[in-house]
Amino acid sequence: MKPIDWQITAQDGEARAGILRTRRSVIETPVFMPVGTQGTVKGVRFEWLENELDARIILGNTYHLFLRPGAEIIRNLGGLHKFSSWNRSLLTDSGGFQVFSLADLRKLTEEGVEFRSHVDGDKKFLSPEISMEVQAALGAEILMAFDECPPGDVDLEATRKSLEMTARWAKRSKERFNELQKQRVDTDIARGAADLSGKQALFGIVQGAGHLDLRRTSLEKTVEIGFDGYAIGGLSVGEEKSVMYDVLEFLAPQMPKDAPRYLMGVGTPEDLVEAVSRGVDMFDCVLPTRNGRTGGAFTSGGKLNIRNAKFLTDSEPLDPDCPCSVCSRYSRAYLRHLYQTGEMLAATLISHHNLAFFLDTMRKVRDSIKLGEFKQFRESFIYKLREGEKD
RNA sequence: GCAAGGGUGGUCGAGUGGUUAAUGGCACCGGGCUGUAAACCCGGCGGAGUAAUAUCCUACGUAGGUUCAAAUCCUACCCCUUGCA
Repeated sequence: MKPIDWQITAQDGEARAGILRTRRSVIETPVFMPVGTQGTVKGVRFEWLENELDARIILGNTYHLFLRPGAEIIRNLGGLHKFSSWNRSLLTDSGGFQVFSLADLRKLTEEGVEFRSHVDGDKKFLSPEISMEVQAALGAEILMAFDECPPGDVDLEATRKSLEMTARWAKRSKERFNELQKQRVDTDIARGAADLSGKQALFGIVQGAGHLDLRRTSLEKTVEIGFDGYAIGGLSVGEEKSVMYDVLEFLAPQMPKDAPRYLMGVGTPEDLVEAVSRGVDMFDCVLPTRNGRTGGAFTSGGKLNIRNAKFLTDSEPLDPDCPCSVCSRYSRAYLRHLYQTGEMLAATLISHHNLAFFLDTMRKVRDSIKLGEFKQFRESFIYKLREGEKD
């Protein structure tokens, strides 16, 4: 029995539409996965994600859950699904990105990474093996290999070294993962737990920053190990925007056709559409919820900042073209008022709308691919974003 | 009426002779946020002027005064707070 199943159902240019099945949900791709770092999509209740937004898969994070409340606690409470009550699919990030973003608190060796916990300064250690163990305990449907993600502007030699380490870590991730899957199935059968009876899937991560030849090398090494899906890491980490598009254009067509391609940590609505057009199937990004919390709304007419004084008397919804429950009920003036007065509902409502907009955009992307009209969709979508931001 | 304390920029509040258009907080205005150390961070915030400087104007209750120089010292007046009558 395969851990996940993914089939292409339609293709339009490089853009693919497909169906990803895990034992917990059916996920149409291209898909945007809301980020739920600490077992929660910040500010948004699962009820909304399930019912109105219809998110089929969200993320969790190894590093954060490892620190608090700890893998053992979650394992003993029945895994992250049961602990959090999220019964649809989960993808857990390996903690690799934190290795990069918490750079000043870490010590990197071949064996793994020694961190100072950002929570209490305590010394912690994370390695490919530990990441796999934590992710197995969390119980997501899709796990990520433990990688190292260098900043976008490092030189060729440093990038090569980093990618080689990522490849060695990927191999170790896979080996430990395989052992854990064997144990997992054994204990699950012994427990008679039908809902936990499936194996997990593991995705490998391609690094190499903006260097195309290094990207190719990294891809080859990753494919050689063999994974259930392939992720592109290390983009949108400070490099020029065009670098990302160039890497995708170069890399995606060389990636295995029959496995999902996941662009990690991206992006803006425009990025999503552009990446789909280059052959990417899966995305995650903190932007809708992070910006939502800080007053930034994404709309079909571009970005807007609800703090701006011009919205004081604006009775329009955030996005007049958006069917979400926030836009059908609340005005910009009211949302601005909530934000200015420090009401937590502002963060919740704008995050909700942003996710609705992202997920709705992906729905339209999929539909247009199925209809063979993706090119037209992309053009008019980008045009509307730009037009809206002119004033 | 007497006594004491006090009146500073949108607001609260520092500052007691020059380096003060005046610390800081808040409010306000704007920008940023891409595998979440983020309900956060950065910048602006008297007026005019400049691409930015320069420069000019107005300002620490009001009116005078002392001084090369005053939010800061002196005088008078107005107002506020507290206490005593």
